[in-house]
Amino acid sequence: MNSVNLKRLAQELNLSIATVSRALQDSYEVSSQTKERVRALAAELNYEPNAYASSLRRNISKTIGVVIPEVNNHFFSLAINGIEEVARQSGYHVLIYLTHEDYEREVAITQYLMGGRVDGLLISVASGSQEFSHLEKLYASKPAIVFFDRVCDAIQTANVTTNDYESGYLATQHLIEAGCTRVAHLLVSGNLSIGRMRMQGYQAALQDAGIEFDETLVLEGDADDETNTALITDMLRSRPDVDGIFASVERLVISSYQACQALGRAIPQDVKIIGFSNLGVASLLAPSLTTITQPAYEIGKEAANILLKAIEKKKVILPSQSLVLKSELFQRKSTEPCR
Amino acid sequence: MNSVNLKRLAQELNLSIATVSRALQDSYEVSSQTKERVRALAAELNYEPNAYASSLRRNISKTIGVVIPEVNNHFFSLAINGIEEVARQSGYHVLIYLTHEDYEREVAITQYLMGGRVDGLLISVASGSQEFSHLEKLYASKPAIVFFDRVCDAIQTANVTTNDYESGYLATQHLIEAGCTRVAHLLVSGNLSIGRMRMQGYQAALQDAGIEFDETLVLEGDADDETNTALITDMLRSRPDVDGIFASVERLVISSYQACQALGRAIPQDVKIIGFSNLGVASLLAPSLTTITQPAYEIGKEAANILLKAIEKKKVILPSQSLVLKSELFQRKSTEPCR
DNA sequence: CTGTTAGCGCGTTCAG
DNA sequence: CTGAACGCGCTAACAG
Repeated sequence: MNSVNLKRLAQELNLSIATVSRALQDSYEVSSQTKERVRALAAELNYEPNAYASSLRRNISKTIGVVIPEVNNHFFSLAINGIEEVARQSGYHVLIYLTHEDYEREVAITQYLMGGRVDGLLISVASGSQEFSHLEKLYASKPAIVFFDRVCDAIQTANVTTNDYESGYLATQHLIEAGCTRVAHLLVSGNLSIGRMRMQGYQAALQDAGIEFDETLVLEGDADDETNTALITDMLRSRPDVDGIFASVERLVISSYQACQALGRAIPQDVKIIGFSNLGVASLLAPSLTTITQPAYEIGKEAANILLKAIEKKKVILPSQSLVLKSELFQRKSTEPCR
Repeated sequence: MNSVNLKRLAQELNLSIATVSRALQDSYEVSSQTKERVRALAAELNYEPNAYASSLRRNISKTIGVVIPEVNNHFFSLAINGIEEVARQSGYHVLIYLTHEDYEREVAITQYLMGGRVDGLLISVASGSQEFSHLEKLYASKPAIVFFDRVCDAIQTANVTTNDYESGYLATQHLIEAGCTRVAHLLVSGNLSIGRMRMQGYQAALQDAGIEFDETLVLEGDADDETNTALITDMLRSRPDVDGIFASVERLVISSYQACQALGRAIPQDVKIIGFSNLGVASLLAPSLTTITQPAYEIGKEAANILLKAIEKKKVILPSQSLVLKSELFQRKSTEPCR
């Protein structure tokens, strides 16, 4: 352990521990002269307060936790970027936990988190979670919580989301306007808030265009990439009339591409694809792809802002503080557009 | 704060705090009967030990820190994935810090970290860091440190890297064999270990092929994407003879694509591109791109393994524990290959 | 097998 | 303005 602590400083300066502590906190009841002496020695010895002792005493950890399904996904990594930025500016530390879309892991993680390790939490729930008692228990244990992207309606707190219904509608409409009449929809999980909203947008757009909703064109791709690709391939094979695909997440966009290529269906001539993707890259390299891009970085920032404000002011977070940001259709300009 | 602590449990059970503590740690010197009583109540009241009190007392935080330039990059996000996996299995928590390639931030972060907040650190140094006294100071303050990918030779510890020299050689050779005679090289930063190694591989391959090294074909792209793209565009414009590009990082691959497109140079007919990329996606969507893929997930796992082993055994990490993993050339099979 | 005691390092009384 | 004393919640040494 780093043996340079308040005691050590106090001894070397012939001061009491209390005075040194106060001096370092710039308390008004310490002479500026001793403050200077203390600071000088602290800097010289590279004193850094023991975070755990401080946390224990003040019952504040200056730490927030981020619970997300995965980090290897541009949406979440951009969000983390925003979160870390805000946290750093306010002197907060960021603990990260990955659920891998697994309910069991989410439960285990929330259990840890009840030990007062964090002052607040930013959560995007796993697709495998259909039951939320673990989150309710966690919430009862007191930390401030803000959900982002994938929310949990069962808990009364703020959510930061995007206009998923609208995006689903626009994406589908985009394909229909491009001439598609048989549009498949690939979603991660039907029990995810975002999945339901996007799906509803999809259905509404079909209805408004006078196209009948066909349940067999909806696929849940919550497995690994290979399995998903196989599922999509099967579907495309049995339904040669499919001429458009609306993929709800980035991974399913890729799988769709692979499935089409495996079957020799040209993109975008035979099948047009549109999908959620925060991967500027994919859209740049794939001229035939139109993407819906979420403001992931901003989502992270806003969610962290709400959380930290509440923590600092010791206020309860209200559902009314929720925010809905806007996603954008992004289409590469330079070469052959999708439609 | 969560008021269910050992004291509370002890009171309700008419036991001493120490006994309760021991029971929960499954100490052999507690009757299985009382263990059961304790566990039952703990479960009922949802007791979770206060992590900070425990850390303070035992001087062990069960927390590691990860210091990386950015997370919005498939290499680092995959690495985090591996790190989190290993950490979770061993009951460790993961704090994350982003330097954004900025020296000042790296210094500030290392300063925090001296407060005993973490038992160990995994670091990939920022490209802006040319001076390492902050890391040396940190190292002196005691936590176990393992560097990965971007190492700091000034510190005697284990590094987990990939065969960068060889990769640089192979990548360059790949372009030469495909008929390129004027191969440009784009690197992030000359003061980064990986940058130097890859560059050396590049130079060796040129030499072995009897091609003279041309300094003006080497570009440092350590700025933002727009600036980098502009730099590359300028270079390509002034050097119309360039027929191959070896990009040292993913972002520079994208910038190269954009630069070529802006100038109307066909890929791969006019210019062939090869680059480091851990973005399965890009390679899948861009048939004309060959990538060098690093085993990012494994790097994260291995680095975390070395670190946690050392922490658990309270052993010093030796440079001899360093690991060099292998990157792979990845080329899309289905359609027109690069060469 | 269980209880008593003594700190970990820090921040906050309460005295002077 | 400064010091002495206490306790955050937990673990560990020492008794019994």
